[in-house]
Amino acid sequence: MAVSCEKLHMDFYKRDAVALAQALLGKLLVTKAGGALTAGVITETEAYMGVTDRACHAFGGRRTSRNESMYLPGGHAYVYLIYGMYHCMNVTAAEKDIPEAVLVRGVLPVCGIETMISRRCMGKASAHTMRHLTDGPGKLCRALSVDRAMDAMRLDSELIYICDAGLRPTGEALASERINIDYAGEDVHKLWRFTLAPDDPLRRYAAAQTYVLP
DNA sequence: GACCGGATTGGC
DNA sequence: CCAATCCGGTCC
Repeated sequence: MAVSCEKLHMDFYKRDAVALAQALLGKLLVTKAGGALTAGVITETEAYMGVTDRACHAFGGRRTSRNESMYLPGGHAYVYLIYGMYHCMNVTAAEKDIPEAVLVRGVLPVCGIETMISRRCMGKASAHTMRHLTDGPGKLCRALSVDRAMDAMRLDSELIYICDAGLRPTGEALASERINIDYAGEDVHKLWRFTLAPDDPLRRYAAAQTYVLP
């Protein structure tokens, strides 16, 4: 039985990043880079809460060529290069000029898995690589071919979009501290990292479906 | 113009 | 544990 999906409407993103980060769990992130369709169910996110959040690239109203897309209305991609070799993909939240965003930290691969393997590890697919194919922000961008070319794109575009597959987490999202933001002072302790519970039945179910994508 | 460091990853 | 690798941001 195939699951039919529809792109999230731009209104879906008109909420603060903490609320959006939780709402995105279980949604499908889809790209069609180079003609190859790849998709994953979002399982881990982090919220970055704009000008007052020391961990946020827009803290204090910083606005530069790199983070300009954070100021777009909710429902756009904010993609940046990190450590000179990886990309991180964010979903903008809230309204235009409110620079809040949600970092996608992990997805469960569900479509185009062979493509992801070839992009991630030159074709070699050990049990280890399968297990860690898309379980980090840099890894999932590599697997889905998300890079600066997709920065500022609407998330109902042809090349990149997020859709609702009717998958609903059974329990509440697990909340914890955000990772690798030691420079953020007190804000390190904000519980703005959200994870789909490891034992949530949604994981098994989602992996077993076939998806009809828009 | 120089210098610094990162919302990461994988290999040693 | 640490190197890779390269902009962008900051401060001369």
